[in-house]
Amino acid sequence: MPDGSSSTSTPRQRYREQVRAEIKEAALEQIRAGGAPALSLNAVAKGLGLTGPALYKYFGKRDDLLTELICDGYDAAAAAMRTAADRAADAPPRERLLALAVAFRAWAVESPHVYQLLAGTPSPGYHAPPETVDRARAVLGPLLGVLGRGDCRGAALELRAEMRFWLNDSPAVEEWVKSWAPDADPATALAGTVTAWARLHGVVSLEVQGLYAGMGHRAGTLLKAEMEALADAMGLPG
Amino acid sequence: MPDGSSSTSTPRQRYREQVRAEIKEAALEQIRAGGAPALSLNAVAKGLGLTGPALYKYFGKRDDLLTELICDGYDAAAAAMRTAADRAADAPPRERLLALAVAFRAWAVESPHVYQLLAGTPSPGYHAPPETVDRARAVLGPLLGVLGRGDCRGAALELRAEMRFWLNDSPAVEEWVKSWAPDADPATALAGTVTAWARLHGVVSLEVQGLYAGMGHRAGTLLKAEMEALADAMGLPG
DNA sequence: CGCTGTGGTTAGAACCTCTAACCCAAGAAT
DNA sequence: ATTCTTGGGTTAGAGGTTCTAACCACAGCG
Repeated sequence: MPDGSSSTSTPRQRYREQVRAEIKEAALEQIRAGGAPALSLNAVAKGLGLTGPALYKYFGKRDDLLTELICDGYDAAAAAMRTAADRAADAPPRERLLALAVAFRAWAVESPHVYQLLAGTPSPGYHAPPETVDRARAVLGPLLGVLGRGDCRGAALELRAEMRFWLNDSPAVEEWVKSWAPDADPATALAGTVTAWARLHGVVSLEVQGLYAGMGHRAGTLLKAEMEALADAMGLPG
Repeated sequence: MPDGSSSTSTPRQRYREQVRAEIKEAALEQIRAGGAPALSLNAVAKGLGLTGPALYKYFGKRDDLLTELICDGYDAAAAAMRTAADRAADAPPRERLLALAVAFRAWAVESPHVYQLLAGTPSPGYHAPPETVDRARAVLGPLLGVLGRGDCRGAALELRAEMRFWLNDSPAVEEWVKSWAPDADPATALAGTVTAWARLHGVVSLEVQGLYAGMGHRAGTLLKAEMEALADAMGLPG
């Protein structure tokens, strides 16, 4: 009976993959405890029973390790959003939006430092590699399907107009929207999703930074109010 | 004719204050260039023509310097908000809200790294000293006066109810609200301000982190739409 | 069975923050 | 005016970081 690892690999490769996973696990633990700047390769190595420079056989630089953790984080967030969307697939759009927002926040507060790793201040000279944008889109994707059911009014019309320009300029974006909201106006879905994204990030990032300390933890209430207001403004049924 | 410095100080004190100001100026320059983690006391000292440990005669630790820069940043933001509020004092509330939002964003994008210093991921083991919360409140203060003119509906009612608890628990908060919105329902003003704060931070923090890259810089449009939506939801006249 | 390559080591360079000890001169006190 | 004190600035150094270079030893391959 072969184990979970890919069977068509040499023992060396399997060992390498396992050690890489252990390193990432230990690094995540450090980040969970003290945030991204507290991630020390030396300490990670020591925790695994080896010395500092050994890690450089597995990751080119410290930033490469961070990049992989960021990608994993995006994947985890996307998975959380996806399961929330599936679970509420039959609910009316308004409830689906709330379910997605709750899932987003739950994932973020579960490990705040990881959220800040993705959506917080970027590292010193760190430049997000291009593969992260696709993963970020996967996180927001489920929102497209929900908010495509609404429509824009008032000042949101101007936003929607700019979204049309963006859609025309970037085929990748258009395809992304189409794949998540096949039979909706892409610009409307996009305008609603960008708005929801900004609101989610606003509420959640303030929460994970502890800025709500002493207010009684009202983050859930604020988030709900924000999403209800968005649903109202876009006329989401439910 | 005496210079601008306080005349009742010894030459030593005046010199000390001047050097402290120069250090902070140079440190700000470094942060503007590379963000908070790029702030190196050694480099700052070298830039001023002295050696590293000399700075420890002026600031206890690196974090102390950061704290002072953060306080200065809050003061600058509060000043920007205040002048915007004064300039639009006679306009209807809706326009005042927009003016405040524009001022907030303008100050943030002017030096993004400073904004991230205040509202971004906190430093490694950095704990915000209590004096920063007062300064943060000064930034948001002008919003209270504007949003106190509205009222809450729908899901915002629940938020307002929690604000009442918070007001009852914390006299400092109540006094803060009263001082900026004397003849308004405090809970309403507070609920609106917290909502506006989260939306401002959501839009602006995504912008200063460069997450909007390639969308055509629509941050201004999104911000306007968010504030108009808030004004609509709270029934702000204008 | 031997060769190669990979994982691991130590050594070290170049940074960083921060402390300790010392020096010297400007200002204060007498 | 001279002495004393104090505070700015220095060098030295401890302990930390990332990351490179050189080397060793063994696992797994042909």
